[in-house]
Amino acid sequence: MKKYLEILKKCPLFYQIEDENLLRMLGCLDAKVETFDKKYTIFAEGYPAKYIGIVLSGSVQVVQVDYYGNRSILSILNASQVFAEAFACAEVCSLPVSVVANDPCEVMLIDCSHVLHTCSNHCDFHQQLIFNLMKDMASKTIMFHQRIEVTSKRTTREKLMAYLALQAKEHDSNSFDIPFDRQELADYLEVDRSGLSAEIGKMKKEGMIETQKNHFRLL
Amino acid sequence: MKKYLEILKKCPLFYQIEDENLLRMLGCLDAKVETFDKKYTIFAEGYPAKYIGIVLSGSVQVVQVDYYGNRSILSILNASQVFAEAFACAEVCSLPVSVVANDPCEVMLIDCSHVLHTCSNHCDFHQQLIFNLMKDMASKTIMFHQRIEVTSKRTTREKLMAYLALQAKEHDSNSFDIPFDRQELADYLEVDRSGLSAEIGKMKKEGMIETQKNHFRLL
DNA sequence: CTCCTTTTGTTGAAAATTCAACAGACATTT
DNA sequence: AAATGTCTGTTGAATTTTCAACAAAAGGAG
Repeated sequence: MKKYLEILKKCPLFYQIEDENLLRMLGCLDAKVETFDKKYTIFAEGYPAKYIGIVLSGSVQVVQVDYYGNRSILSILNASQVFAEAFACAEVCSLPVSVVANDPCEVMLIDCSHVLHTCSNHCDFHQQLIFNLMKDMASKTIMFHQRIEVTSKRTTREKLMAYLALQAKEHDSNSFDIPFDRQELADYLEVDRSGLSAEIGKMKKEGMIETQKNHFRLL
Repeated sequence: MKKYLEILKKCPLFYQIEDENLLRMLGCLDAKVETFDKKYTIFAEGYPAKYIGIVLSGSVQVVQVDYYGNRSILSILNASQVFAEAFACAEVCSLPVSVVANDPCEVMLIDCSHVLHTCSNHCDFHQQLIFNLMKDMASKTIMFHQRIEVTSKRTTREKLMAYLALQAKEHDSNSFDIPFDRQELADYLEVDRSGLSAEIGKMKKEGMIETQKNHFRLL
């Protein structure tokens, strides 16, 4: 586990837990590391949620696919970020989302029953872990609200602008890469891909933005 | 506080906390009770999040209003349910939502700094509170996913059907009341009100549903 | 009961999205 | 270098939503 220490130290779950305690805790939690190819489904919709995931390298997508096959992308998570924590903590018997490898990636899996049910009174680190989990879910909720702010707009152009404005704010720059190709961006914004392409074209002509591939610049 | 005990015992924040401990804790947390008229804005978008709210009587709406005045309703919360917990816990300096009284209502407000920063190592109930807060946020995240499942549909009819199907499941019956009038339902589903009315009319004619005011029946 | 306000249903026209199909650009593999 | 597959932009037609305006219905206050 030592090779992942630098990544794990940045993980919000382990905030304010010392290195040696962190390593001991991982043993106590029976943490496992697994490797996945790009596009591999790490957790599948409909299955029970048992594990909390932590991205160690690469990135993952959290997606919802409905009855007709329409995909919604809910989030992209990079190294040291956590996924499926809410479902694991709520102990749901059917995941409402899938988690898919966005690149070849390594993931740490922690059986959530160890987090919720074991030794919760004995171990000090454990209390800190619960606290960190709560903080993490709070910030995830805020991420959700940002996404809703974007997707609640009624037109493709408004959604795109809301998204780009948010990205610009996060990158603290008018020039940035987005983590999506066109189809993925459409599935994040919940619009039609071809309509999105057309809209991007129009906005370029109107001098609102410049793009090349994943790179966007607001003007 | 005693008069609210029965409501508070059902509140997920106080799960597995004994009555006398609960009352003592409320003192320790400096909990206050306030009363609001219908439509009063309890928390306003843009202000710092300081308090966790608990509905004691009546109900509240959590809403997002964008630059152009378009309203999105995110959730309706009834007695013993919690609101603004995620923003309080994340200590955001600008609330991304407003909370509005849906009826005349009583609300308990708890300064979240008391929850997060004080006596977290001394008091046993406090550890339970943090744990409950984590559980509560996990279940809120699941509610969010349900809403996304509804609003990610592309047509008014699909959104409405997805919503009604979910309600039927929750009520365990094909016949139920919804907590919205038509405008509010439109703002929850993120569609146009007049289009929604028209769609409901069509679905009645096609024999898919029956309605009278807030009451719906799936056929 | 009557007046007044709010809510709901209806309509038609304008605007936007979706859908399917295709062609060019690009990257990768053989 | 050729072949293959994926991604992107473009188009036009069909569908759907939005918008504004109005009328009918329901509810509340006096």
